[in-house]
Amino acid sequence: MAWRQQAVCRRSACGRRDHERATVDQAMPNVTRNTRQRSEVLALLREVEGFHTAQQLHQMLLARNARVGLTTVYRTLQLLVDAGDIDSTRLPGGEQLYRRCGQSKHHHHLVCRDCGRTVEVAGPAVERWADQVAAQHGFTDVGHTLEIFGTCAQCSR
Amino acid sequence: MAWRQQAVCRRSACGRRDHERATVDQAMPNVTRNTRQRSEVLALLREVEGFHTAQQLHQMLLARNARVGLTTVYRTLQLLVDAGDIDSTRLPGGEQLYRRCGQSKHHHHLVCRDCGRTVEVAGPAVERWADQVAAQHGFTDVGHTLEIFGTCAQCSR
DNA sequence: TTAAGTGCAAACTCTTTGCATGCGT
DNA sequence: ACGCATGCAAAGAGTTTGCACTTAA
Repeated sequence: MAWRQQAVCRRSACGRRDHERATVDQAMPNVTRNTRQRSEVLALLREVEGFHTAQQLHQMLLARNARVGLTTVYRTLQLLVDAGDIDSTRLPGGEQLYRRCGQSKHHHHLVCRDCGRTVEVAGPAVERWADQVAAQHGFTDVGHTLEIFGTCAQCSR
Repeated sequence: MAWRQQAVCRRSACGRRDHERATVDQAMPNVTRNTRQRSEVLALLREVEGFHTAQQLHQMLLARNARVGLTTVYRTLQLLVDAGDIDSTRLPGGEQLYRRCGQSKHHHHLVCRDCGRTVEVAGPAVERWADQVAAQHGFTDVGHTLEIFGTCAQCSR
């Protein structure tokens, strides 16, 4: 069984450019062409809060009458992850989550199991600890995932 | 899209009983019946080191002429996870990993992206930090995942 | 005896890919 | 016009489920 080569929780460069110019013809970084579909995805990512799956984002696009194929959503998100422009993480359920960088700093997430509400939490100490532990064991090219799950106040009542 | 209800990284009770008696008829905890198949899975888990996917474990069982269905492997592993007798975690690739508890303490994992080599690391400070952060935000029933990925010394040369 | 356990096949979910068509540049 | 981008459909991977058969207790 192949262990997939995959960068995990890359420390996002997140060159967040002028987020004010939320026009459709905003350029997509590191990509040759700017199409309507990509602009739609970018526009959506700029508006939504927290993490969403590719499927969720696709549904939202359809709901706002933005005709974009699911395949394109996946492909665009992958491009953005590769470019370091969005964060991606994975739910214990196995679903991949994507999110626009809201902060230039690296951070982790506190996610409600029921409603998906996400709180961003910074854990600089954890970062250092993780890198240090990995280095101690001779590991290089280190990344990590840290997600905290629970039931938020709203959902638990 | 439903957010799956799933306990994450449960603090394992891991009542590790006499691991010496690696006989086939060893009892499975919290389960009514002890079948040949379950004994085979348990015996295998006692012998292998580190994390393996359900599929990998199934292949190993077949290799040792233990006729066990993949379905049964999945079901047995799930039972063991529910019973707290094995750890499970999820690879960024989305594959579920299962492992016999090697320590009674809660711990996390440093995994090589290339060869899958796993080093167990304890992070008591991280535990406390995670629980505390979640509590501060009103979250209950808190669990977390923390995996560190990198390229191990062997694979990087 | 009888209910839990098994295993095959099929269903399911999420994701990726092949390929003909569409559309920036 | 050229070639990347799109999107449908189909393939894949991993996991779960329905259901008839088997078997431990």
